[in-house]
Amino acid sequence: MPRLRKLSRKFYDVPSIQLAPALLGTTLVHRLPDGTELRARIVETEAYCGTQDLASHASKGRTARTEVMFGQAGRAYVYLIYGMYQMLNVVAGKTQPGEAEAVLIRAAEPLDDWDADLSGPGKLAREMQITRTYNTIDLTGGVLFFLERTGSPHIVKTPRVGVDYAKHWKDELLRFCDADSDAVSKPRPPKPN
DNA sequence: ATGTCGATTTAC
DNA sequence: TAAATCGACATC
Repeated sequence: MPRLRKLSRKFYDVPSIQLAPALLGTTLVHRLPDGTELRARIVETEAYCGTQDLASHASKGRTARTEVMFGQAGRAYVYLIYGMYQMLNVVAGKTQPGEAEAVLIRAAEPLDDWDADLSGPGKLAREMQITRTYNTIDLTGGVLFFLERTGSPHIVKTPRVGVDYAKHWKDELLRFCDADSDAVSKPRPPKPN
């Protein structure tokens, strides 16, 4: 097995609609303080497309919370939702100055004989021990990072989950899933025959 | 200062 | 179908 390379700044510095599918099949690595690693293969992501996207927090403008999304690509945006779950996002590149794009990491398959249910963004962050303290962390560093894709995932697109409030944006096909994975969250896209 | 609501999950 | 649980944001 060739050693996998860590995803670079350049990889992240593209629009979210491009980054989201590109992250499928990559490996998310969390190196814990004691040196052990939690690793998982990404199987589901969602693109959040800037200040015009009513489903994105960035549509509220530049605030203390959303500030990181307006900044450098390749950093993490981690926030608390429903008072109990953390969401891990990757800050993407910008289509134009003053924009703010990000990709929500929604599901993954545990690697290295690690037994965990990572089929949903809240569960993924919880099981991988990713919390708000990692907000703004640089994903090109040595604590939380992605490794280049292995294999060729069969990518299918669906509307995003839990954004019915986002007017017409709720119907955009901005959720990307590995059709062959059983770890994709509900609602699961129809599996090809 | 107070009220609303959420990029979810789980239980009834 | 609804509760859990709390911070961000809007409004008063």
